[in-house]
Amino acid sequence: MPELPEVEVVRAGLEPAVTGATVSSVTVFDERSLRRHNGPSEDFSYRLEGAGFTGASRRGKFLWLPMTGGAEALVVHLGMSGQVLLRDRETDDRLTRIRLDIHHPVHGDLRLNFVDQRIFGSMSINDYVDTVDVEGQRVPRQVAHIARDPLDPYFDDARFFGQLARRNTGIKRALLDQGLISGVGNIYADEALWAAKIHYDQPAATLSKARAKTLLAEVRLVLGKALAEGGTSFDAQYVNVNGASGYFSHSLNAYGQQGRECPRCGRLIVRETFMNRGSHFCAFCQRLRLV
DNA sequence: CCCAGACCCTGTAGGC
DNA sequence: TGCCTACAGGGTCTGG
Repeated sequence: MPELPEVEVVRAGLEPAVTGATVSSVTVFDERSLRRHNGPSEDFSYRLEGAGFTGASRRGKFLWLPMTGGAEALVVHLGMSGQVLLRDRETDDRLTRIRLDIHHPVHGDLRLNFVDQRIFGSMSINDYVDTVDVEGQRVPRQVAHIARDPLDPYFDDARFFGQLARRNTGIKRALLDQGLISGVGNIYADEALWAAKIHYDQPAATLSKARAKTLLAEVRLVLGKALAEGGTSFDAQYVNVNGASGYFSHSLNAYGQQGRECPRCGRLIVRETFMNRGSHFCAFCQRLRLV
């Protein structure tokens, strides 16, 4: 998916519609979208129907709607192709895997369609655990192993640098490790590495503290900028809750730009396969540095 | 523990 | 037109 900016756009779009709303009915069209729910689909529906939502929260690429009573939340992960579309009660969407009809005291009858082509995403009902680093803060159990994202005020920069210094793996692999830093995916990893002039396979531990700081700053910059532009969409697959696309694809410097000129030096951006994905970079600006 | 790779899925685009 | 391949923004599990 959807990386941090796109998930945040969805969260922000859902918040006013779900806060204070109650669930009228649940329809599960494809049980595979409940892979991460601990129990059968009947259990999922039973827990939701009649329950209310009290808000919309996020950590990294995980999204959840806290439920009334405070003991459970509806956890949503969009995977590679998931969407949550906010509709009226008459609207259906192709590839809807789960449908939630809800009622909001102000906005009336609404429908949430969880659409997911590849079914890497999921919905589930989850209980909470305390966070290990901030007293009084809880997250759904399923999210507990996910690190804070770099826009989270409690993100610990020093701890992140310390962990990088102990990793021998390539820096991009580390950036994509959601247990280290969350919310960064393939697009924004490539963009931040391009901006910081770092090769994707540079061993994390060989980065100087200064370059690591630059990289984290660029990660924050690119995530923030994408968020301001409503996220990145190349097609109708990545949209906000109203089905509209973001504009950040116009601002990409490296991702998907193979064969085009590097905006900094004019040489061609190349694409290499890495981790079953593409890595896009400028081989001149972003060179492996031997230590 | 760390690390690399395989795997989970479907739909679409492009080459032949 | 149809067939085939490559490709897609993620997470998790396993074996070394």
